[in-house]
Amino acid sequence: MAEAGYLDTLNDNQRAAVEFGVGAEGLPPPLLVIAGAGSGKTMTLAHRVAHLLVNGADPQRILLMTFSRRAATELTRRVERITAKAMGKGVVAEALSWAGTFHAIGARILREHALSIGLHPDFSIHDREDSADLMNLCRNGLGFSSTERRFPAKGTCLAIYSRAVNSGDPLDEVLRDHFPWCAEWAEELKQLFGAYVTAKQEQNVLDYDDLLLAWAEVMSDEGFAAHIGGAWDHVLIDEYQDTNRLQARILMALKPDGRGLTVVGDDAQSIYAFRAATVRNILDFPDAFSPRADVITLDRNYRSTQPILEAANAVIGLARERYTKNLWTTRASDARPRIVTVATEADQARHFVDRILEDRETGTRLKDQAVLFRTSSHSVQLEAELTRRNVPYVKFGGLKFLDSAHVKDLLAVLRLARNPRDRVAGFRVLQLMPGIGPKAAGRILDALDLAADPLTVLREIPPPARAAADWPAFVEAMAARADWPAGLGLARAWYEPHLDRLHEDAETRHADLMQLEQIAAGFPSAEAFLTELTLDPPDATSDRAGKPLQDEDYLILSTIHSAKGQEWRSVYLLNAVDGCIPSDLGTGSSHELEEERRLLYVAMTRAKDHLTLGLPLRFYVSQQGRNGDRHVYATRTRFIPKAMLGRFEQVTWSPLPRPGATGPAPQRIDVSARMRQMWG
DNA sequence: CCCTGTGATCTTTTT
DNA sequence: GATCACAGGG
Repeated sequence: MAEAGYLDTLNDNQRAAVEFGVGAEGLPPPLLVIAGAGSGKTMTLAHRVAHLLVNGADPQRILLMTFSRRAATELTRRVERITAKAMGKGVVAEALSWAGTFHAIGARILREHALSIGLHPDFSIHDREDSADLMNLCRNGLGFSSTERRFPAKGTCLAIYSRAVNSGDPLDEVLRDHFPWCAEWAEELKQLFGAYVTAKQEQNVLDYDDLLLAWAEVMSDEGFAAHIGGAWDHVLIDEYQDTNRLQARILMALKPDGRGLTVVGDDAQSIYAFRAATVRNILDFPDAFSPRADVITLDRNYRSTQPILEAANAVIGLARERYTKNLWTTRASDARPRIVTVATEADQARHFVDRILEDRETGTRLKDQAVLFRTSSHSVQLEAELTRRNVPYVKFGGLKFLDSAHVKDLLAVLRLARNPRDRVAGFRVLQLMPGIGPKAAGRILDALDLAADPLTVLREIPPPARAAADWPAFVEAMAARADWPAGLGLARAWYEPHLDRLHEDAETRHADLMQLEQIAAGFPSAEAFLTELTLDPPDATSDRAGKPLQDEDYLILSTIHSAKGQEWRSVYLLNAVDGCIPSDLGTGSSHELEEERRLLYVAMTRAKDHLTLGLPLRFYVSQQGRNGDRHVYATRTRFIPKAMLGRFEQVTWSPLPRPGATGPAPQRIDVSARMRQMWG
């Protein structure tokens, strides 16, 4: 199809990646695309998919795996547009139905084949907190919560387990390399993990790791591998640098000869090693096949100006190992990225907000600006300043809607109704009722375990005397499981009195639950709702809960991790100091340190026109245990050494001195307006 | 057996 | 600042 005008906007390398092996006899050979930041990666991937479709590929036989639901949606949207342009009609977006994260696709496949692989098709999926709670039940059951020396906390146990599963490394190695302070507990941990796995199976529950692990296990059977892998002609993976060994194992089993396989990634942006992601996946990809897979590199950056790119290149240039070349651009500019030195975090917040509002006045919408940070909590001062000055914002990363206790409570009611063997949900729900503690809850759940008909058990079992009043409403809520979405309303009706009793700020929490019900209404079943919510949780929190934000202008706040794949005209980075980036928790090994460096690189390469790094000198630290809260003096991040400063414009900012004034400077006021109002 | 108060400990990033 | 283990009153 030489006349394919829809490919005209691509540069030579992009075009090569799009056309590679398409239209030739049989499926295309395996391809690795190394796509630097801002090199048009998504566009290239979308064009490749569209090109496949234009050349006759069946959209139902294409598997797209991306790092988030959002990325998948964006990709299919673009494919739709390109195919519409090329063929006069678009593929219907639903036709590209196999698009999502590894975990979501895994869940779908496991449910589909559940009966033939020894799973119950109704299995519930535990998120990280649920998994940690179950781990804790096992931990208590084995008596590890009252050991002489303190046993690792539930979250740590889960992290160790997860790491071992995802990396495929033996426990001893995982402990030695990543959790050396837990090494003394190797035997107990092995025992604990055994119990944890048994508990999950008894309770008909899968955790995140199981979605990959069970999938990989299924794929190790030749018959299933051929059957499942044969369902797709083309498999395309985005952000391949952030996949782990387990995911690579699945991929290789899906397409053993690599035909039809395309992976895209950038080792310089690998920032998920803590999730056992390994750059080895991307580096070893070509040699996994014979003949060797082809590699195409996209190194032209279309996003950032020359000075921003030069600074980012300088940062990544000091990395221990690198495989990709420097990016280049033709976007000239005089504006170097700025490093702003301020006295305190509060000054940093004030200065950033000043600048952001000034830019908005000159036409840069808030939505085109973003403030990034290493750790969710770094933004508290900024959020306070934004709220004080009435600037709307949406925050990505960190705590989520679903992590709040009241949302988890309500969802647990739903989960327990569907799966009475789910003890984590059970303990959570039952103990909401006054008069029911761990013992009574355990007794009730034991009875449910043995029962053929859980509802009869609930109706007939004598509840503890103090809980008798709440009991009938609870049974009704559990009985409504078949009604969807009305059952959720009943569950909420039962829960709300407890919410009022347990929480001071019940008002805002009620609003959250209403919002949850709204979201739920869009799903065909409770099962679909719960699965979707754990696998693709809404990832933003905003200062105005529940308001539709579509047409409003708002500022983006985001962790660097959640900013992956995004871009803004103007980017601000909070706390470019040692201890924040690199995080002082991430300086243990040189591996971790290198990952922190890449994080800074990712943050910097999000910026199109303007980049500002904040450098507060005086730092208020809480949480420092024995010394109490105190000020410490920070130094510039080690990733920007003195010799690199020439690439930045250095400024110092302090609030206007106000002789005699105490406290923060007053806000601007409009005297004329006030005078008019006197009469109006 | 349930609930509440107290002292000790740990604190990232996400599917 | 939150979570967890444990002690003691109801």
